[in-house]
Amino acid sequence: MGHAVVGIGGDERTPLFHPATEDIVLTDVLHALSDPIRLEMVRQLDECAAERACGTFDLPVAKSTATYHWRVLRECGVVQAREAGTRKFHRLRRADLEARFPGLLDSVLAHTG
Amino acid sequence: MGHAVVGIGGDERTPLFHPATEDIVLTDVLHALSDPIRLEMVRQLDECAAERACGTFDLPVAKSTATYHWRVLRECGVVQAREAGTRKFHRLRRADLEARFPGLLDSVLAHTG
DNA sequence: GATCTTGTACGATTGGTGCCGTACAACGCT
DNA sequence: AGCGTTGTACGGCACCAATCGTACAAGATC
Repeated sequence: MGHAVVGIGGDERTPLFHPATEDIVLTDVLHALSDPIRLEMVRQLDECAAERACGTFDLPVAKSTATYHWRVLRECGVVQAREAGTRKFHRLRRADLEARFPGLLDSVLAHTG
Repeated sequence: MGHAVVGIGGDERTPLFHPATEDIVLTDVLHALSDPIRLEMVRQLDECAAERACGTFDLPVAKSTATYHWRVLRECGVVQAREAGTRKFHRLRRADLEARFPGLLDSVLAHTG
């Protein structure tokens, strides 16, 4: 601290928007999960059970494309993001999704393939 | 008979494509249900329990747009269509969806709003 | 047969989506 | 300080998705 890196664009570190549990919208979640790449991301996140850094995923798209998909998943309430240094960790919002749409995530993830 | 109206494009009455149960694709179903209009269609279909004609639905879109949405729902395996004279009846493929993605449809329809 | 009803086909339009490369910021490490 | 790593921002691009109006086909009805 000290030299106050207050940022370039105005705000220092936009605190990463996450919808509150009660604000998660069903059609938004369905849309997020309807993309094969994003569904694969969610599947891989589900497997590791805990949180996991972006870079550790095996995905068939460019970095910038992955960033885009993570944002979609975050902004609709499917994943929670946490910044740690230069890395960003994600975890599935299992409990929140279960509270709002009981059984949905399980039924989606149950189907392998 | 007679003047042989064999069709303009070639085939007289394309028999309405429906995917087999085992060919229903998860991301396609999620995509179909992620549109608010189509989700409303499915909801209204679910309420009546049996099959129902296109025209009896209360939807905020033009006729031709509704036709488009019914086709999306049909081609991805969510609804079954049956032509009867000038009308077309639809029913939810509950059993098929339940067989392929257990719990999915219920968890989606459970959420009213 | 004439007309009404029900739904489709088609073309046009508008906006969103997925994708990439490049440039860059922020932090970690040596 | 300088370099490597990790992820973002932005511009661009091609394609898809949702919408509509109009025109039309196939039955139903009078």
